[in-house]
Amino acid sequence: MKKIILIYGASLATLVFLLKYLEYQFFVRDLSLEFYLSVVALLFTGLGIWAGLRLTRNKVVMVRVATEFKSNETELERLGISKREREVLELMAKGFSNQEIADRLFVSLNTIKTHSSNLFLKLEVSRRTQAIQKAKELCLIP
Amino acid sequence: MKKIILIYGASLATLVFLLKYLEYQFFVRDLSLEFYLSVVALLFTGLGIWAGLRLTRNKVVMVRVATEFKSNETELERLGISKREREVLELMAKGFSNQEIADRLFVSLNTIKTHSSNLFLKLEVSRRTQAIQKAKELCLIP
DNA sequence: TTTACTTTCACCCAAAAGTATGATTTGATG
DNA sequence: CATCAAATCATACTTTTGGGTGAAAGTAAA
Repeated sequence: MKKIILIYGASLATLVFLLKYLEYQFFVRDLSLEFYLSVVALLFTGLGIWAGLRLTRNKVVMVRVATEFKSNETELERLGISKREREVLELMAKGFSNQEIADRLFVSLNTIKTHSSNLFLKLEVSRRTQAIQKAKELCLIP
Repeated sequence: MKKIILIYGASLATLVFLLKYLEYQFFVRDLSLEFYLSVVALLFTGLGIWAGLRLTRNKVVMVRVATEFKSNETELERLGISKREREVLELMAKGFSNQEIADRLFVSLNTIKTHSSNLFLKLEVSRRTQAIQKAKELCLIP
């Protein structure tokens, strides 16, 4: 920051000196005010852009990339997991109880139990926490 | 891009017009060349910075953050979660049952139940699946 | 020492989860 | 049409989990 300010000061000083020099040394009096202004405007626009980039160059923006989830169809098929079972799995992973899942899918609690039991068999696990883990590893769910 | 160029043109024209207007209307002839240049330099530096930022604003650099897990001590302390509770939480997240956790930590099943109950209270959840989720969100566990 | 916190454990009860088996319906496929 | 897989539900039973209460032992701080 200090460096940038110094550079700016130096630039301005040099420029003014240069113009004065030209003016007095070579009697270049026919250069209009507009010309001077244009030159200065251009130069300092360039400097401004440079400074702007300089100031923000190292700003690495931390973005939680949505990692646009690509469901692993292959694995789902290989394990023989049906659409409905996958739905149940997803709600399970969101922390819902079997009853809540049943309510959301408009089916009975027993149905969800059946689905989850089948899921555990196919995933070769015995608890829902393990099922969630394994499913995430295999990219079956986000 | 076109818009930016237009804005630049308009700015320069307006400025020149303004200066001319001042100069001729109020005979403010004692304003030095240096003053004009300074004003112009400042203005166009600002414009330059603005343009520079404008041009690079949407450039989001994609960085695969190594996510080398940094346990969130602050949050652990804020929630009042003890060392032992965190251990239980971690094993829970690995899919172990309370009994398995008890065996691993060489304590009784009841102890684990107490720990997990306290955990649920502190994490404001009611099921272990939710606890795992929340703990991962808060970076309490990997 | 008193206080507060952690860790440990017990008991009881209720709710949730998981297992096993069997049955019905439906849609797709050969 | 017969068959098969998927989806649904039930009943019964066991295990796991969660909630509430209480309490003992150890540690660290006030």
